[in-house]
Amino acid sequence: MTFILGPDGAPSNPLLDGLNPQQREAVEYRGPALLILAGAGSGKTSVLTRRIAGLLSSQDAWPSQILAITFTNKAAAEMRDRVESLIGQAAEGMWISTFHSACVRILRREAEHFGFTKNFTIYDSADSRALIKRIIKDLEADAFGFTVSSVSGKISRLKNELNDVETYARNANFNDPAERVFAQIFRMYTSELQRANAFDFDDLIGQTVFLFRAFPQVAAIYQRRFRHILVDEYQDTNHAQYSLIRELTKPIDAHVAEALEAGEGYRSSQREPNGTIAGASLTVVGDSDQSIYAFRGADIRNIVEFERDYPRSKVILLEQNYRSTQNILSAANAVISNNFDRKDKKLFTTIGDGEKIVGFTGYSQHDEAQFIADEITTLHDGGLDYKDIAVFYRTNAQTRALEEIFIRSAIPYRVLGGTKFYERAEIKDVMAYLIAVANPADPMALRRIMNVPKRGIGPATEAALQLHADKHEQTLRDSLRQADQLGLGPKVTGAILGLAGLLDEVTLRVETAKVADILEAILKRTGYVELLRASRDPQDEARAENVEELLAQTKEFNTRNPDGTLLDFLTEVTLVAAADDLDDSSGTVSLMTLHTAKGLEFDTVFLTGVEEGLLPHQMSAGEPGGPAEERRLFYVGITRARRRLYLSLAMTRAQFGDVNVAMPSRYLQEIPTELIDWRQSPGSANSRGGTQPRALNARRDSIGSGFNSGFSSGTGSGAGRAASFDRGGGSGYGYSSGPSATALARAARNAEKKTEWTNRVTGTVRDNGDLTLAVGDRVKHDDFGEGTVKSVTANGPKSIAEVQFDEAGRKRLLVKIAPIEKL
DNA sequence: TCATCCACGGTTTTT
DNA sequence: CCGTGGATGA
Repeated sequence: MTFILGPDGAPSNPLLDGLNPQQREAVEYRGPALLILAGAGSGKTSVLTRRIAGLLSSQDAWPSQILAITFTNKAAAEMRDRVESLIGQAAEGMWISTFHSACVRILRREAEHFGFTKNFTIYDSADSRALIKRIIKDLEADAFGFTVSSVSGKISRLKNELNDVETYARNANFNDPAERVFAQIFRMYTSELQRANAFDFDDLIGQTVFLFRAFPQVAAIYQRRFRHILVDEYQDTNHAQYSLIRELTKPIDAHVAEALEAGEGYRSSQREPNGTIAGASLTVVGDSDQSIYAFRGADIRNIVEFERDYPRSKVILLEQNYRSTQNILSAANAVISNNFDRKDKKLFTTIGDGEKIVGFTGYSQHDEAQFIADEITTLHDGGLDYKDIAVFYRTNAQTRALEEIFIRSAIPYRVLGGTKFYERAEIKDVMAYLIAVANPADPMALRRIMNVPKRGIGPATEAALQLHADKHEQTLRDSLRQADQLGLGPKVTGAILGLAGLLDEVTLRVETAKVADILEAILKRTGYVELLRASRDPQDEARAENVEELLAQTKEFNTRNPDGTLLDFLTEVTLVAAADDLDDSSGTVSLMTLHTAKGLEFDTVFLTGVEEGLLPHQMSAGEPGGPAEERRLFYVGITRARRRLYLSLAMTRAQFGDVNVAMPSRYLQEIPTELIDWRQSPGSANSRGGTQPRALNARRDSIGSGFNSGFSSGTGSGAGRAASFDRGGGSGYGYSSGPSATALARAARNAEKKTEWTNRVTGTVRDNGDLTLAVGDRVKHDDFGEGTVKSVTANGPKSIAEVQFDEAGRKRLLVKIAPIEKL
């Protein structure tokens, strides 16, 4: 480590350079437990990275004593690179990974302690749903109202709370037949997983905790090894993850420590005078305002109660934001301050106001997408790189309209997450071969490939094989080899034995061969690609290409990991996170959900679909804490933007094939009016024409009066309305440190505002009654001028006309509410 | 055993 | 609008 003189003449340490006092303290503090409350954009990643580098360079820790948990694999890889470049050398043995990856690593080593083997399969959601489906069918549990999604959701929730079948059965009310059936499903699901030598996503965490609790001497290996544990995004840990960290940071009992150190004479003892080994030092970083994973069991209490759980802990607040302009921050602050049960914190920046937030309301999601595309083109022409632009949305379904328009506008883009390559049927087929080869006990993979490509092995034959397996208490794979004992036809028997031979042959090479070689052998023996190529279904050509793309990926994996095994490959594929796809050098606009956006940042952000029902999402309305979590999601989206933020919505949104009228999100009016420059406000987009009060006809070019004034002016005499819009002068976004009474008053006021907002906007929607248009009709549109109807789809309220306007181009309009007149 | 057809239903967010 | 899944007929 080299020390140079800083500007103040004091010795300057590159690890601390450019840090504010709080950040410095977070890097340098040494103690048993540290909680860093880091607001959005406050440099927490940098702090965490430097803290690790500091632990290494000060020799407080060896690399192998560090376990850092990040939210994505990509974040893990970046953190590793940055630590290594900070200390100027490779840090071998350091574990930086996600919760799931770390647990897989532990489980692969220790699986044999409790009835699994190291080549276990990881069931993704689709696999576990398929298994649940079978079980529901077998038990005829649908008669009790159980569906795949209700069961998988319930099992997942139970596992996240660390309830195993036995615990559940003990507490269940067996007078309730539904509960009895559920216990049966849960039990069967658990035993099927065990029999298949498989874990589901939740098991990876839960079973690791179980392993540690059941085998203290195994836990002790990791408790002793990891002296410094660091967890990022702590606000999104669930109970199982919390417990895992709890287990890992426990001190080691004297007798366990003694057993552990016995026969290790060469190594100096780590034991305290009383014979125990002290618990590891724990650092967690989080921001309760960014907790957005309650639906998968994330528990905000983990961060709120940290000081209680770890008594001798230190808390550091990082409040200065280094990412965004003041306008963006003010909007974010104003929005989040409406969540009244939060710890107040003051985010500030010295960057300056920056540009105003741009608002836009499209007539449809296509109109919205077109605006975004046009804006991106303008920004790109102005010198902004595509890779610095991101488009966020609440649901994956929203990508369709965006993609359509982006393709037409020749904007290079990339969708993170979304429809995954690995979810395609042909890829799952080929992957099932790899899984079957890696884990011969797994019947799910085997069932999938039994008749792919077609071998004449149908459901009847499969059932006979399964029956044989159950009767002899062996795996399905074993039964395959004994197909000649089942008295099946010679053709089918031959096909089964052929498959068994193929799998057995390839399985022999699993330990030694490269993934790509294994896959190539399978493809060659099955002729899968050739069969696809020979098919007359035109889509099969694309499927063949996908399979070859997978082969290319295995080769790429082998180059990246020369020692990588088939198991490593399968693990990597199963545990990729949506954000892992982000490629900084790709030169494309990034499209992703708000959830995926967490932890990322972009120069320019488009936050789309800011509508009631979408953000907040319909589904969240009933859930306790739902709307508040949706608000945090909106907050997360806003705070990803460095310099430019666009908020957009559509007045109508097509869903499930029909068109619905959308209303602006309640969160929009929580942002002070003066921060948003409405290019087209909801008021001007939906309210014109003679049927509405004149005051609502705000012109789209009268920017200042666009939005809030647009809806607040035609209102009658709403009591308390003046108070509702009293958020000028900064009071709406400065953080009040007042007691909860004011917070409650604020919340009450908000509730009132929401109602008013809802009523207002519903009332402003134009209604053309039963106006019907025919191809060739001339129409006049308030914004687009005159045009000719080119096509009309459907009748009645859902009727959509495509109109070629003389000057504004071709537009699709919802006839019922578009501001049009028939000429 | 397999291919094709129609009816149905479902959609929040993710490892 | 889509894909899934059950039923039907060859």
